[in-house]
Amino acid sequence: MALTLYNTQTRKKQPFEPLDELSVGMYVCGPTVYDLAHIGNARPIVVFDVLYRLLRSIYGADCVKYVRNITDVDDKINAAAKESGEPISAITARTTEAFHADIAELNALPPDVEPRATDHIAEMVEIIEALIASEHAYEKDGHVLFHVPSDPGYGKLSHRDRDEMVAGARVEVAPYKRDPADFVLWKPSAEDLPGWDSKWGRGRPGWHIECSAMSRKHLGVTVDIHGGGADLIFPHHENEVAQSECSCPGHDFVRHWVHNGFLSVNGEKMSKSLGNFITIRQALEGAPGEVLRLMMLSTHYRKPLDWTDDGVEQARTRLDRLYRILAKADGLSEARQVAKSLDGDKFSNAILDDLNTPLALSELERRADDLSKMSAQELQQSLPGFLANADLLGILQKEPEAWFKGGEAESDVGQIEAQIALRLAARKAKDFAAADNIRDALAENGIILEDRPDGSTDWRRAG
RNA sequence: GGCCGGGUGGCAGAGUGGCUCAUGCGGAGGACUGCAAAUCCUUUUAUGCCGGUUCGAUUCCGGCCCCGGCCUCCA
Repeated sequence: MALTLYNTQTRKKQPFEPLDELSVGMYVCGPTVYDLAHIGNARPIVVFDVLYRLLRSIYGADCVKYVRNITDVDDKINAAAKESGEPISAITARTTEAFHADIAELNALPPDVEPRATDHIAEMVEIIEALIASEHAYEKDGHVLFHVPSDPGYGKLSHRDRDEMVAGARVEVAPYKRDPADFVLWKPSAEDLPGWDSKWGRGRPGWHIECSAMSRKHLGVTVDIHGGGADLIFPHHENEVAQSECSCPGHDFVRHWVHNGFLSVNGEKMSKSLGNFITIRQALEGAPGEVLRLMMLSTHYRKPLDWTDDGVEQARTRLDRLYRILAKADGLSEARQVAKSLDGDKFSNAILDDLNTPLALSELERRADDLSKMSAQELQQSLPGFLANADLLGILQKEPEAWFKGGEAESDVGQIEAQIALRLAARKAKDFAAADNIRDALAENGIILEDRPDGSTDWRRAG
């Protein structure tokens, strides 16, 4: 079975066929680094990480190039700097670092290239100049604008026509626009704001041009996959298409548009004003990154995902169960070394069918049941494939021991074991009240005891 | 208003023109345990509404209702 992906532009599931199987390109819109990333930002990170892992599995790790940008010039960054007084460079550096740390916890592989907008001003200017030369763009009052009516294909991604957009526009039309739908490629910058000298005066890029420039620079004029959140379809991606294709006629900008659905929190849109804004960092305080990741993957990527505490707890319980089964398996680390490719099983078919991670996950869980009933020999056979599938989803990446006991300091472990020994002695003496006291005290500190049939006692951290 | 997505059991969430409609979480009962925890066994419940097509629709078509998103801040 071959990979099929839903293409936003055609509104259909389509076989994914890269232009060149030896060089598969994927561009995903990365964060604007003005504040900590939130769990809504985390969804595309996780979704496209799965797609990246899948593409690497199909075409080979060396034949896939994943580019995810960092937007480090933006009005929101300027506003944040003005408000806090912190220099822009400090904000972007600090936020970028935090972003990397946060998504690493989600088991997201780093992209092959992570370009920064400010390193690509020359490439942006080049595209803008080409657009002016071909009369798709014009300069007015220090602004350079893309003239939407000059692009007959405009709207083909988001399936809107210009008149509808203009009619629905909530924003006052700026006087320098020839057409209400025109959008900014370059705008003047005051002395106290980031700016670059250009033939149109000192200025900075508009919102959309960076992705056109960085995509072309690192992946060529046509990219196989361009992804991001569904809210980016319009205007961001529509405008990218216009800029890119009008500045390089005869070439499609993107072969396959992939967009993930929106994330809500307790049924409501996440927003600062509603007070339900959850950063990845906050979410990580309540649950390991792998739990958050599983939560993300337990709903199909194109569907809305509602973030709830209950959902997080369910994801945790599911993961606990899988790790428990792994904990009982011998030869885990050896099995992890065995390379496995997609082999036409139910799991592979599910993930190849437009990234049906919920279905793939259910198959993984069903097979985990099988594993728990296998002989050592059968396990040796089946474990590598199971783990390879888990790798594709980016889960079960820890050792079971670390999963259940990680995060405890050495001295605490000694303490716990001492308490367990005391309790064992009490139980032997049939002093169950004392034994239960010890267990309760540990439980209050988040340590759960499990008595084994052989008389020993194991422990784990509670969620 | 325009465009897009969604409405499945107590919850999360897939698939499917008909066979007992996955998987997980939870609930119930049982086994195990001093009691728990974990595990194992058993078990409970669903396709928003109204029509149409069909021998038969949750699945296809039409209409309606409801929810969410986008319409140049937004993953």
